Amino acid sequence: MRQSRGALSPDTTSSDLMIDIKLLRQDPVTIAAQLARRGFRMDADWYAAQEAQRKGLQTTLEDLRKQRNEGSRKVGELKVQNPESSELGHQLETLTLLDRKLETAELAFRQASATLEAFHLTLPNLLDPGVPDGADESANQEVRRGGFLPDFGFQPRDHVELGERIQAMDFSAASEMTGARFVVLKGILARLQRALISFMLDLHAGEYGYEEVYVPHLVNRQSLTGTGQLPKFESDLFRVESGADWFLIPTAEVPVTNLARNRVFLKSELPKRWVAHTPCYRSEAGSYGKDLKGMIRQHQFEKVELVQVTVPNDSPSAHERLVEHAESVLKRLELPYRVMLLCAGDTGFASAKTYDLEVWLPSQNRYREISSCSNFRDFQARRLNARWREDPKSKPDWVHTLNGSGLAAGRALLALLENRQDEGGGVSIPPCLRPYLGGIREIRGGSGAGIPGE
RNA sequence: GGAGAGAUGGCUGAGUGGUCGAAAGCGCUCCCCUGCUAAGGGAGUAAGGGUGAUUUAAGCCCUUCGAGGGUUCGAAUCCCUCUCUCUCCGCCA
Repeated sequence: MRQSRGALSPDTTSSDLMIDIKLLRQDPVTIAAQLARRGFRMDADWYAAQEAQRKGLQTTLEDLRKQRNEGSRKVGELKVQNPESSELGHQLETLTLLDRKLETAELAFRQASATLEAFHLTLPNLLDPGVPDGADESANQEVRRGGFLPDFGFQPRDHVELGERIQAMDFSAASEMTGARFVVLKGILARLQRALISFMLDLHAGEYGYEEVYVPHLVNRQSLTGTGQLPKFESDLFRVESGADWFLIPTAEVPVTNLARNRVFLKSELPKRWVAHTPCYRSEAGSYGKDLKGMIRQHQFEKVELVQVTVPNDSPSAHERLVEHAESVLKRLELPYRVMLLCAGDTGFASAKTYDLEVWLPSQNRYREISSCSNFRDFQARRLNARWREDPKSKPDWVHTLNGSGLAAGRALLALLENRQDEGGGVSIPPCLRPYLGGIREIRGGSGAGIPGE
């Protein structure tokens, strides 16, 4: 059995939840144990009691409604037979009384349902069995590495210094016109970022079969609830004051995955693969003091995002391939990186399993996240009411959704600068980007522009 | 921003207070006939939830006609609010 969607009916408590409601009702203890792996504490006893109460109220309510329906039908019949009969009068009195009871029952049921529904929305996804235990990022597992760490014969500069030396990266201008955590890129770096974006889009669309999509950068509450950013993480988002209840997207995942909302895909249409470039806006609330310097953590950054919709059986392999697609960008950019399997405690709210791609940053002497590739299984699909069916006759079931950055352009830019710099502050351009930059092979240090390739 | 029209099942489209979960057509499924890439006849065909049954039953019940609220014993049908779509005007990259 499937849940009804969204706010369609107040009589189902299953709307917008993430994990399988049947499973949860049937065996809250097991679910609680599973969620405990990611540090989420769920009171199974409390839940069972709430659910039992809700169910009782539902039964009562439905019974009263049945009585009401039958009574009303009888009124209709009596009216046709004899509008003056005393039986009709009695019947109406009885029903008025019944209506009062119904009102009470309805209220009680609604409250019980609302409590549970609000609770459901805060439950994170169940983890894939392959996700290792662990409380935080220190327990993440390295899967593999790629590329070679740069071996500088000099003291490498960080991207801020590199960018400012060539007058192509201006943080103070940005902070004056807006505030902290913004940047102005100029000249060759503005163009380099655009080149990165174009390269990534062309790669994914051209070689890996993704359909490029252009999507709204403002989305409504429902969309964000569908992908899991709401209701729990509203403080991470920018909400606009005017117009409807809109938010700036924190990632293209939101609008792109919502392409599947309320849809029933035929099996033959799947998998869906979409790629989109959008700016991303994040309030970064709670990150005060972290990564203050430079382009690592900004309120606005550019990202190319990959999204897939698959039939359930295909999602694990699709996930592996998705990681490879994102990874291939790093390979072609000739950047050193590693692939990490996130542990239970570090895996995101909506995800069942996540691989992070981390790029080497010489200025920090460590790897930093540049892509996060997740399999959400049916978690988002439930919230989005996104389904598929074998053929037009068969019963629809939830799709699986996946996404991953492919890649974050801002971080790719700074990784290029830092890893490919020379002693004079110049930066070599990897071959894959040269066609997008008029063929230049390097950015010359200390000047404002790149030099033509020889 | 102003004016108007609309939102019903997979689609088209009826339906202005009770027997409407909803006519009809299309599509689809099954069967029959025919017998050849045609036509005809019949039946079935919304979704979700609950209950039920000793393995996924039938039956029964509840809910759903854009969303939310109201009137009523009873609402697809009346009233209010909102959202969206379409047309016209204005403005605009």
